[in-house]
Parts: sequence; structure tokens; C-alpha cells
Amino acid sequence: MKFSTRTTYGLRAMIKLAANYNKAAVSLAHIAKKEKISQKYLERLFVALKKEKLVLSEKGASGGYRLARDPKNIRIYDIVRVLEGEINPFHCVNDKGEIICSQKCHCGATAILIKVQGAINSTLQSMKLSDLL
Amino acid sequence: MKFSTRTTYGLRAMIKLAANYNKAAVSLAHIAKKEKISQKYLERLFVALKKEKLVLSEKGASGGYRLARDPKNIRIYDIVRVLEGEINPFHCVNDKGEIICSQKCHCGATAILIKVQGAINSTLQSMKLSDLL
DNA sequence: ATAATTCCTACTATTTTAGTGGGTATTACC
DNA sequence: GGTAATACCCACTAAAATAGTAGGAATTAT
Repeated sequence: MKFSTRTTYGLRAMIKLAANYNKAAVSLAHIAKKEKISQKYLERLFVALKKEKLVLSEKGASGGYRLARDPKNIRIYDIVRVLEGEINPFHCVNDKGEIICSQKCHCGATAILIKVQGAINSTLQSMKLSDLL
Repeated sequence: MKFSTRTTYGLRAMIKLAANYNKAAVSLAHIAKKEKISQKYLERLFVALKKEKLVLSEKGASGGYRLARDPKNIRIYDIVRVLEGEINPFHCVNDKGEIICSQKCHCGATAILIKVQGAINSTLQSMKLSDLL
């Protein structure tokens, strides 16, 4: 049970952008070097982050990325959701907490699953990017 | 971010055993059929569960498995821990909540990771197998 | 003796995750 | 206008984890 490195990489990169909020855009080359992450891999993460409107991009020399809004208004949940995909840690419950058990069952296990899922979600939702600076 | 099917299968099987606590041992063939899980796959899960002393086995005809102790005293955490391995959902924190970041950093991200990990663990630890009957 | 069981070892297939390569389009700056 | 730095795009490969299969041996109630 692990979050992918995508998520950790993405969080680290977003923290960098948050530190530069209202300042210059930050290039991926810079982040990749500082954080020792493959730049190519980062590029793909940022395509996703941009698509979900968490970041803005500026092309060309001295371009880069910046946060799309105040880090106070970006939940950790928002970032994880983009990079990790749906937060449905068990196969018989979807990300909305609905039971999708292939056996159509409501066995005792689903009670656990829903509770764990809720704990993860509410933790991620309670934290803002600005909390990490 | 998913728990493996091992864990869901194992929980479902353990619920079956709990329902038969103080009654006859339950065979894997029975569970496999009822729960539509590969028996061979279940066998391997139970090797692990037995090794960690969560279940007892009885060989031979009319044998099977039974819980090693009262379901009140088996935490969901204990089961998940065996089947899922260490609960360290991020690469830079181990299952004891210690930072093992390859960059030796204590970046803002670790605050999130530890909090999420704690939320998962305390949820799993708060629930007993007996709660699911 | 037989059939039902746990127990053991090894192998294969599938899926997910991580990472690489080779470019094009855009833009600040000299 | 040339150059270097950047985002952006597509396709491929590598590695790891997960899931599932195969063929048995040892044990035991009946």
C-alpha cells in the first residue's frame, strides 16, 4: 500500500512553486536538479497538474510554472487526486465511497474500507499547500 | 493508491472464521467457493496469517482453519499488516513514521505523509474483527 | 483404504509504475 | 535575427509489484 512516487515528486515540486508564489515562474529544469527528479518525468506530472488548473505555465526562455492560485486555497487533496488518481484504496469501494463489490455484497469488510478511505480523504482535505511552507 | 486484493480477500476470509469462532474449523475450499476466490491464492495468504499466529490450522479431513484468539482481540490492523506488509504509504517515511528520505531532507511534504500514515494506522487499529460481525 | 484437508515449491501472466528518447513550438535576450 | 532556454507532445522501454496457476507431499477423520 503505497502512494506512487508521482505523488511525492509532485508534492515536492508544488512546495517549490508555493515558495515562489507571487515571484518568478520556476522551471522544471531547476526543480529537477534541486530535487533530483527526472525532468522528463516531472514534465508529465505538470501536464496533468496544468490540465486540472492547479498551475499555470509560461513558455520560452525564463518561462516555467507558477501556482494558479494562492497556496492557501490549494488542498493537498487536490494535488494527490490529480497525481494519484481516484482515492479508492480498495477494489470494492469507489472514490465516492459507494460499494462496487463484484459480488454485490455488503460484507463486514466494506465497513472498514469506507472508514479507512474516509480517514485518508479527510486528512488530505484538511491540509493546504500553504501549511507546508 | 490501493490496498492489494490480498488484503480484501484476507479480511473477507477472516470474517468467515470469526463467524465460526468456537465452532468447527473452516476449510479453505469452503471459503474459496463461497467468496469466489482462488483457493490456491487463499492458501498462501493463510500461510502468512498462521505464521503471525492469527489463525490455527487443523490438517486432514474435516480440518481447516480457526481464529487463534477471540475476534475481540484481533485488530483489523493486525490482519492488514500481515497481508499488506508495512504500512508506509510513502517512500520517504517508514512504517514507524521515521523519515528515510533518500535526500536526507525534512521537506514540507513529510508533514503530510506522516499525518496520512497516522490516520490510516489509527483507523485500522481502532477496529476489531469482532466489530464486523 | 480413501477422500479431504493443510502445506510446500516453483513458475507464469498481468498490470502498474517508473523512466527514457527524440523531437516541435515558443519566447526572452543579446 | 540568432541562440539558448523553456514548455509541450508522442512513443517506447524497463522494472517492479501483484495476481494467479500447477503439481504435488504430508496428515488425518471416517
